[in-house]
Amino acid sequence: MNCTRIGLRYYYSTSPFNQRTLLFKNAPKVDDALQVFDEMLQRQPPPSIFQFTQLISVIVKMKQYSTALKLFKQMRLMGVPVSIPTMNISINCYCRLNQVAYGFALLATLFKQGFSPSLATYSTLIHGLVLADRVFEAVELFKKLLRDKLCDPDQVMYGTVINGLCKVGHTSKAIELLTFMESGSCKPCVEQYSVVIDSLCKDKMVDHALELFAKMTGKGVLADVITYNSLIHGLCNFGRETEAAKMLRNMEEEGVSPTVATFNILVNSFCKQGSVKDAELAVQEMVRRGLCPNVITYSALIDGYCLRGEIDEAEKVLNGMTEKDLAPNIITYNSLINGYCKKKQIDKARHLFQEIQDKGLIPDVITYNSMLQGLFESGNPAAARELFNEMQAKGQAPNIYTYRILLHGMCKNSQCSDALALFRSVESKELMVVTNAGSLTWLWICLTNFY
DNA sequence: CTAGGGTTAG
Repeated sequence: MNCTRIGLRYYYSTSPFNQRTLLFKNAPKVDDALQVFDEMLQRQPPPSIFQFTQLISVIVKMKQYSTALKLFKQMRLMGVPVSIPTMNISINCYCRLNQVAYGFALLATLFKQGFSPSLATYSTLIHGLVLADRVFEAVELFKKLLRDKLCDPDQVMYGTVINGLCKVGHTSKAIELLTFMESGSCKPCVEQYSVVIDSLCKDKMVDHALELFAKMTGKGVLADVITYNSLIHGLCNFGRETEAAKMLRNMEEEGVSPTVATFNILVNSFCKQGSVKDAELAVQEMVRRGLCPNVITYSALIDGYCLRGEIDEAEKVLNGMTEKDLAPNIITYNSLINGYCKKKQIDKARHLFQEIQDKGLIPDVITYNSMLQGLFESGNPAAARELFNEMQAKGQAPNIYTYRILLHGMCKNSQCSDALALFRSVESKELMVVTNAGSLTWLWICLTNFY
């Protein structure tokens, strides 16, 4: 696919230009959409704001939020008028870029220009606060909107708040809000139920999730693939594979087809059980059904092989995905790096660690944790401590596992006084506030065992 | 199918 073809399709197609043209038909790249944008800017008379918005929403769906914002800026400079939808998309972009403050700044601009925010504007901002882990403020904003009667919340807005509550572990509060919806005129639909069902599964309350699922379907709300995915995931996670299989059959009987995500849940579950062969069969089945394995599929397989110590097989999968033009990401590589470290192949781990950075990937705290453990276990505490400094210099905050690895490594290498000093510094950083009592106890046990 | 919400990997 090249840009010209999209451009031509845009100019000469008799059917109206739409998202699917750009998004799905020819799987074009962002550059193609940008080319269309440039052509649109040069057209006389200029296309409507509607058409610009359509195109930019394609770019947003490709998760190119900064690009989308740049295009809006360019449009403004070219004198294309703004509208509530364009403002909403911009606010959403800022929120996705973790800059919810800019989102609120845009809300102020919007008021100044005499626009009235829509429900979508407010829902986007509430979601932005949730994305920024500011759920308390999200709930406060929602309450303020209700209190001041600034809007009449719809299912999406309720759902956004319910999701926020679930995200911070307040599933029971989320259930209260869901029940409130049931009692009112804005009845919950499958999205709101699914959020809570998923949260219950993650809270290890799979039976409660199943009960809510039964209640939902009892009210005539049909489960969709995401509802089923959450339940299958929950059942698999707690060793209830037979029920998961039953759920899978049930969903197909209901006419809901499994997606890549559904199969990925199965692939991952097989891998965690150590039966990568079954995982491979699941991948074959998804391909047979015309579904295309994605980065998550291959990463799960790689991790599965690494867990079994079959690094060669993991490397084969990595090569296979690269051949299919799928770019491995940091999660993919973390499995391999961890696999090398666990097999005491620290040189291979270090090499890969360097290689991915040369490719422009940013190691995260999990990468560093694997490397640190590998370095200690290969008898190189000095390199480990150097890497610990490096990770902080590069802005990767150590977590409780990092400290656990360091304390353990130092103690084992007769550096107990250093370990104690490190522990004191952890204490002074008040890391315990963000950890839990269990981890803190572990630190003490680790120290007292070796001191 | 011009704007906002829910599922999958380390």
